[in-house]
Amino acid sequence: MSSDNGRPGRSAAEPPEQLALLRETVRKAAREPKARPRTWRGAALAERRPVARVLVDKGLVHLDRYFDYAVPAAMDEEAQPGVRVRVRFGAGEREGRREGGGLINGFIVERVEESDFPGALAPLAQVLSPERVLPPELLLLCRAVADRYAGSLADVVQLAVPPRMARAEKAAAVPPGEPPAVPEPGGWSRYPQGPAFLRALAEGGAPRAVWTALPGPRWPDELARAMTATLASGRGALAVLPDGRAAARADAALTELLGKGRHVLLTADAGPEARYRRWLAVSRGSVRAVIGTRAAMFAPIRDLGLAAIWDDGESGHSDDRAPQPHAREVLLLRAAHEKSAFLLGAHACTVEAAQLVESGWARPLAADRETVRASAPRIRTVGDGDEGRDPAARAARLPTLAWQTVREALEHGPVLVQVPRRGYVPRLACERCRTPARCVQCHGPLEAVGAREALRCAWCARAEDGWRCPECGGVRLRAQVFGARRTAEELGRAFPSVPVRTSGRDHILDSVPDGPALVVSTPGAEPPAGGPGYAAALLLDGWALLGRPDLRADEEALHRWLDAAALVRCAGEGGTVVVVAEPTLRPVQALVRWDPVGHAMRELAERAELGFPPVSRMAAVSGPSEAVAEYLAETELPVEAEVLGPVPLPPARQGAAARGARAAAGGAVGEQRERALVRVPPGRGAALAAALKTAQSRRLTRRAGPVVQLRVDPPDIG
DNA sequence: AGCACGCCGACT
DNA sequence: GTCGGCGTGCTC
Repeated sequence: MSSDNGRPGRSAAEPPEQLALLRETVRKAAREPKARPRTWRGAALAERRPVARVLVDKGLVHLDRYFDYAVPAAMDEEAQPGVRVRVRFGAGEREGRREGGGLINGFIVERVEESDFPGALAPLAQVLSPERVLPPELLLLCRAVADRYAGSLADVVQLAVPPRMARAEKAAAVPPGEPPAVPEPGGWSRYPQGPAFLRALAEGGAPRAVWTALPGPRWPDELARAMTATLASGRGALAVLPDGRAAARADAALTELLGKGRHVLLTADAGPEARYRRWLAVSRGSVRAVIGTRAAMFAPIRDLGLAAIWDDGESGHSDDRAPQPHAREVLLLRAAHEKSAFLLGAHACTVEAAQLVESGWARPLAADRETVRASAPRIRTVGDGDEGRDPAARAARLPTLAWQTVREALEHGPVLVQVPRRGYVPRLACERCRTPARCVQCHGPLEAVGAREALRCAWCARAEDGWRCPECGGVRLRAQVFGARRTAEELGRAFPSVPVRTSGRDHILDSVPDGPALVVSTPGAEPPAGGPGYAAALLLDGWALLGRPDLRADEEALHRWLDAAALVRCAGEGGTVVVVAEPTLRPVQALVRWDPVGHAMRELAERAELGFPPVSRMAAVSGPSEAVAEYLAETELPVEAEVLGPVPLPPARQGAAARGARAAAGGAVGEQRERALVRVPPGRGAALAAALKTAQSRRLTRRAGPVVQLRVDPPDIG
């Protein structure tokens, strides 16, 4: 039969009945030779459902669909939906014989009776393992995540299914144990709605809550209790934490409640084989509870009862591989699909969390004001210009109040000193009054070029010579935020009898003992203190956190401060926090009142007014200038969509991912790259993602010029 | 991305 | 006549 090349013409002029006839002919012709292919190279095919629908493991957006393969009889039994297979892909066909075409991996998603493909089907080359690692529910979740992020299914599946480690598959599957008993509320009784929330979980309900955790070290235990209550209902539970340390804490708390062997910890530092073994235990239904970092968000827990996330404002929750899904968004999708409960807990509150409450999707789970006040440390602010008068304080670059607080607190326990990470330095500021230095022409931030103090506007590139502070007339600029080590040295000199320890990117301390010590840490690396917690915390260089030209600067500063302050003992036990930042600023006031939710709600209202995410949804399109322009011209965006820019991307903002993409696309190194933002109103996010993906797919198919990078929910919108 | 097919210019 | 240029489109 030579009818295979007779594809239906897509002429709108053809009368409908003729078109229908044509279609029918094609379908019939197509069906006959291939629908139930008897043999392939003489091998018998499976009796029933001889067609395997396969997701090929290639991330290319334009291949984002399934391909049908014939199932040889010998593979019939193992070739079940969800298994990994190898197939020949990309080969041409000559006189019925396949040639060339590499073997690539894929997953069977479905077994069917017939194929729509108007051609002969190639047979599956091999079933790699009978393990059904991509079951239907997981596939559906991956599909939803790919759609949400304008990414390809294969990319998401790669995040969701760990690579195969043959040895790990040898262990036998064991049935799960009996559900545990319903736990006592423990620390949840400090929240008016806490016990009821646990009860709902234990009774098989699906409550959804945004939990503002009280300061102090009890949150891992509370998280573990929520999971245990869910397990008691006979369902599974999942908790995703921003890093290995936090996951280890939650893991310890759950082990305390459940004993060993009833849950698994899925983190990167277990190593690939152990990780796959644990993942398999979950996939096989032997284990019903999972604690882990972001990759665990896809853990194929059977009958999920609770999807929980801790501290969604931490950057660790965004995956850095395409399409960069955020754990909070994935768990939201999961909770909706799998009709499970949802718990988002943190000391701080992101605007996204506030939106969940505001929209009524989730209920707030917070303690009342008195309880908050009784659990929080005392917060004191000190303006940044207020340099210490004592020589000792000056030596440590500390305001007097800060210095005194440290000195007194050191008599009762350890003191935490939070310093911003190097590289967090936003822009130059007046040395005297800390007013940010701006371009007189366009008000862009000034930056230093080269070692010799030459100044330039980061926006319009105008050179600035002879800068003078518009507020105080100062002529000297300050840029350097002192890093953890330098601060530690200076504090060591100011408090010679006290041990100084540092915790930061490369050397993160797990915890510190209860006893006088200075602990200098960068945000996110603060070790909890033993006993009742730190006697005091010093939050330095607030201006650096707040001055960042980022939509989230305020939210993030408050987040950093609350996380550190939550490690300090309560005011009743003398716990004090000194924040060095302008006291009238909103995040500073929110810290003083310990009101993260109020801050996030106000921020949310503002975003709504300005049409910023998460109230609207945004996506970034970046790439070489012409590519971005062409792409935008070709894309049929939803009518409500609004395109901002494109604007040139400064080299510093281009990032490793873009550099990699550029290398792959063969782009020149010095090439000007641009970025446009596309914004749609609430409810049109799916339409935007679909439009972006369709256009990307078309472009790649046609191979029309250099590729653009798409990023839904870009993290750094200034 | 590969890789095959296809339709126009210099060659044994 | 035929080999082969790489433009165009598909991969079950």
